Amino acid sequence: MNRPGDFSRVFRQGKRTGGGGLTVLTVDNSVGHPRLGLAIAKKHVKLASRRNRLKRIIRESFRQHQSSFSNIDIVVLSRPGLDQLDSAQIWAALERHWLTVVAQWQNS
RNA sequence: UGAGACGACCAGACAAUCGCGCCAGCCAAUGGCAGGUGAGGAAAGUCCGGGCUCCACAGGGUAAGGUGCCAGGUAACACCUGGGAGGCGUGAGCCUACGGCCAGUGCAACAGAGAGUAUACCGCCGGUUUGUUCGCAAGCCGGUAAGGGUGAAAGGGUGCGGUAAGAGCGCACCGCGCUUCUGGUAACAGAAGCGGCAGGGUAAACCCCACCUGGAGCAAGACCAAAUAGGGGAACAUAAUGUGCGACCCGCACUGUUCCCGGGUAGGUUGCUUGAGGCAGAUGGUGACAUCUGUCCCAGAUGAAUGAUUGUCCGCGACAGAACCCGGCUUAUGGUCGUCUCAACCU
Repeated sequence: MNRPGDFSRVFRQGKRTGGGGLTVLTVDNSVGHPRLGLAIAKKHVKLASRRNRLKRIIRESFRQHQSSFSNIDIVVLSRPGLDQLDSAQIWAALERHWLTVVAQWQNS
């Protein structure tokens, strides 16, 4: 996603799941495929290189799972304490979030 | 071997698979295939300097800010190079905001007798009076800046002469100041002569002197342009309706339709990477650097591209992510190599 309007729609209407230093918001969309948005706050991850790496990991993880999602917009938010986690922990946290998200949108 | 000084360089390597940004190519028609390329030495802090863009601009002055030994380099600099002076270090080397308190103003707690026209507390010395155990003691009048003491700092230092005791009072050397000469582009250095010891410190205190500087920044600026108030112009209709000016007509303004112009929000395009460019060689220069020749094209995103998985190896990988572009400075940080210094030991 690259429009401010898309983001504010997700923030207003999204379903929320949290944990592992991340919060994931989801809402259905009309573009015909899942979309990803990232909001990694400088306040939570101070170094620019670490923020970039974090975003790459989230994108890669999303790429590997995108076939299992229905047509939804996903926004991944950073939470305080994210800076202390290593990449393996972040991978694991993302796996858990994706499972939750897939389950939510299958039920509805 | 240990402890240092200086300079240069590197920033895990190779391979496979799946992905991402940009560039162009082929098949061919919105898909597929193959290829090239893709973060740093600090990309960081945003502290200086310049390019570029827009705005302003006759010239001069003032204000404000900056720079501050000399010469050179450079597009420019607060940077770099070479040199001078001062300081630190045994040394290799390193550091320096290194113009002017005889233009003016200000500042300095406490201590101390006295702190800027120096000063007499204890001392030292002379004279005199009194006392006297005849050694001297006390009082008074003077001389003195050697010694003590206070202080961050006491108005040149050392030695000799001199004297009642002393004193640049005199002399020698050192320091300081002035003049001349010599060397050097210069900063400055050296020598000779003269003066006769003063005008204490502080200018990243105000200030003075010399020199430099217009302002804002790529969210600069340029172009395209939905939507929406509203603006300007032209044509048509005044056959008909309404409002205002007016007693009424003409007329004018509003109103109606069409077209054009301008404006510019959301959004998009551009600026955007060929450049004070890299590499190699030659020449000039102590050097910073410059010139010439050859050769190469090396990120350009815009919610922002470099990741994941696996294998092999090693010393098991620090600090850290471009956002208009360059030159510096500063800070963070893992390692490798070379030259040099000092100490101890061995030959």
